[in-house]
Order: sequence, then structure tokens, then C-alpha cells
Amino acid sequence: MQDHRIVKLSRRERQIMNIIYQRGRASVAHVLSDLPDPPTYSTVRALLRILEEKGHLTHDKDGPRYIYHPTQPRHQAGHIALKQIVQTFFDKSIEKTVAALVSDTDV
Amino acid sequence: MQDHRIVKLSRRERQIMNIIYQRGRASVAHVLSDLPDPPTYSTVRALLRILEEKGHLTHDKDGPRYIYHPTQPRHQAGHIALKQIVQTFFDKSIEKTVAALVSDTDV
DNA sequence: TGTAATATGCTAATATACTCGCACATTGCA
DNA sequence: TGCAATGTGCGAGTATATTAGCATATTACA
Repeated sequence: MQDHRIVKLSRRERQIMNIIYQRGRASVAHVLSDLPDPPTYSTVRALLRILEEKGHLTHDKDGPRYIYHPTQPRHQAGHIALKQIVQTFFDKSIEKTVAALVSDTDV
Repeated sequence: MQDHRIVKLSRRERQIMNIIYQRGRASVAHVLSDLPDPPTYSTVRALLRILEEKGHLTHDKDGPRYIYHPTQPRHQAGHIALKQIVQTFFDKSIEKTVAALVSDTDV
């Protein structure tokens, strides 16, 4: 479990981190276009800035614009997220989790 | 994906839902004892009330006290949470997710 | 039965998240 | 080179989440 940073994110912060993890890296415009109930460009920039201050993101420049990417590697964040779910919903059993994962029938 | 209710939760709300899903059902005292950086009893009750208003929880009485439990079945919530993770961290690939799940080596 | 312990019902203050607008810089091209 | 398009920096308002306190009911048992 070790690093609980990600669990402390707020709703919007979480949405944004998910988008960036899914894409690998993203510009403000990318994030904005993927956000549900999208706010303004300004708002997204503000949130990205905050996430960077908190250490979840970094950016580098692609010509005139910022490209953000996670500081914590994708696979590592994925692992942590998985562990959380195994613990919360599947009695800490990897078997049960795999079973649920494979059986696509319900839900 | 279907039901995005759970993704809309705030930080504390999420923590509480996780605790209750993990336990199956829980009293105020249970939740309080499991919360990190625990607030006061009053606070927990307020949050539980809100979660109930939003439709995530119900309660029934065990003698003098309320016992809360999720309205959405555990396995269903687990499925949804899993799908989210598969999509965000593992390129929508169940194989990759299972692989990560089984290889306990890193993180 | 009287009292300490433990519940809930409300109400309201404080902190944090979320939002946006305005000013200014840079880019690309007519 | 001048202007429209697209960036960022920053400051501040609004909404929501988080917190706690006080009044009151119920329980358990000396």
C-alpha cells in the first residue's frame, strides 16, 4: 500500500489524473476535452497547477504549450489502485478479483 | 460503466464507502475507528447522513444504534471499480490487469 | 429509580475545492 | 510586421465538503 497520495485526491483532481494516466500525457486542451461536465480552460489550468504543486504531475513544453504527465509511473499507480480494490471489494482475495475480472457477464 | 455515482464521491465520502464495503455493514463507531485522521463522532454521523441522502447508504436499527450498509451490492460496485481501473491503467486489457494482479513482486 | 454512557437530530462555522476573468506572452501567417 | 489564435500567470469569488457543538432520547445497571 505504501503510498496513499492518490487516495487523497479530490473529485476533479482524480478525474484529471485518470485522464492523464489513460492518455499517458496530455495538454490542457486534451484534459478539457475528456472531462465530464467540463469547466473552462482556466479552471483546468488551475487544477493542473495544483496537481503539479502537490507533486502528482510534471510538465514539459511542446512548443508553446505544456504537456503534463504523471510523476508516479502508470504501472505502479495501477498496482496500488488494484490492491485497494482487492481489499475493499474482494476480501483481499486475488482469486476472487481475477474471477470477477474474467466473468464479464454481469454488472 | 453505466452507474457513475460512486465516482462522484468526495474524499471523505469515498473513505467511508470503502470502509463500509469492506465490512459489509458498519455502525458510526465502526466507521470512526477505521477512518484515517479520524474526525469527531458528530462529523462521521453528518457524512453518513449525507451519503444516505444521496442514496449510497441505508441504515437499519440494531437496538439503539444505526447500522449502515451500501445500497449498491458489493460485487456490482467491485465490478464497476475494476472496469475503471482496467480502462485507466491497463489499456482496457483484462489480460494486462490479471498479469499485474498476479505478479505481486513490484509496487 | 437515578445516573453515566452512548445514541440521534439539528444547526452552523470553517476549510477546501472549484470556478472564472483579466492581463500579458508567444506563435503562425496574411 | 501586424493581428488573430492560443498559450500562461495570477488573483479572487462561489460552491461544496468537512467539521463540530448543543439539545435531547434511550440504554444498562448500581
